[in-house]
Amino acid sequence: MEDGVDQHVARWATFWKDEPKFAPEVEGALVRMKHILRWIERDDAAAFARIEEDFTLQDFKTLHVLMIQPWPTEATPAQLAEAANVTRAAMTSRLDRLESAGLVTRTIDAQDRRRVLIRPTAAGRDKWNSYIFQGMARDQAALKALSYDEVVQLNGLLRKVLHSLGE
Amino acid sequence: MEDGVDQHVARWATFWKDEPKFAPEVEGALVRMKHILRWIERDDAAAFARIEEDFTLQDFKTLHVLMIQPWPTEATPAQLAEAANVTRAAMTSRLDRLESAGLVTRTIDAQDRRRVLIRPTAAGRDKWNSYIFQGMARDQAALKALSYDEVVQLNGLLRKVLHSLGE
DNA sequence: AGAAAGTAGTTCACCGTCTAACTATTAGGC
DNA sequence: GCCTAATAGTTAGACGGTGAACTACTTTCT
Repeated sequence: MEDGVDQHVARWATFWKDEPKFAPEVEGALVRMKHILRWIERDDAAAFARIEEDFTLQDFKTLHVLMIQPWPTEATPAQLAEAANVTRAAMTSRLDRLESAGLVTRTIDAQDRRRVLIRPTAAGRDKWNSYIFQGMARDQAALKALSYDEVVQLNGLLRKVLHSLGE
Repeated sequence: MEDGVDQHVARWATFWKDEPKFAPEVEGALVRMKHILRWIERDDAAAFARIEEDFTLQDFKTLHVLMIQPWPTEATPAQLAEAANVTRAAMTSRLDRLESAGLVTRTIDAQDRRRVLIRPTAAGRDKWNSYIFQGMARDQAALKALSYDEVVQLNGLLRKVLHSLGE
């Protein structure tokens, strides 16, 4: 079974047949990961585009990184920014949106009055619950080509990689 | 070997122990792919941040999607936009930059005068060549935890997934 | 205890991307 | 052969993100 990635990697291979710095399998794996995640991202975007409400995919992602925090479900803007891979400045405006929509609260930490603790409201939890399973269904659809054992195997390899990167 | 992803997935698992829609291994695999690609992205950004010249990571990526086109190395803005995962509008301004830097040329297609063909100049090819191997070295560093056989195995699984998504 | 350095969050100006027109060209239907 | 519909690229205005100040608070050093 060959795909478009194999084809362009094969082109490079003929071009650099004597180049030791070129590792076709590595390039292939990374390009494929990008394509898979892009596919899911587009699927998610399309799903949210169909929603009438004033609740965007970005809002969901912001809420999501909060909801996956360890119990008790709370976090500082800086932690959420790191988890969502945006700057703290960007997180400030994202949280403004969620707070004014009544989905999260901002509370000054009594122990350290510089810090702000973000917590989901009941409405925020409900909102997240009403979308999370759709998202998981899309994720599973993306990997439907693999058997359970294969997904476990894939996870084993990825875990190894991530571990070496120091998380 | 366990990582942070395992931990948050384990939290969910206790929360949804009776929820058939929740597939921990699928979530884990996708989250790990995101983390790996994010790590590389940051590494790349850090490498380009050290460069004095007026040549950005974004410029390199744009040039890259052109250079990996099949021979003859040429493409329309729309094809490049798709490959770079941005809109055609964004590609227009990216190409403006590259064109005025003398790295690519714009030529109207004689067969279909609506189309514009983008081609790298000699300077563009050189520029790409002077960065591509550094990028490949970073890619290999990212997967250094895996043996060659393991990377091949990883590729096999990803290829299967991508194939089912219809590329 | 007081000064200096460090940290958390926010604000601001700039830049890149997006959506939605708009222009130019080509393809299709009668 | 026209007139409509479709397509390629660009342009214009709005939006979200970034990096760099800035404010408030805390820790460290002497």
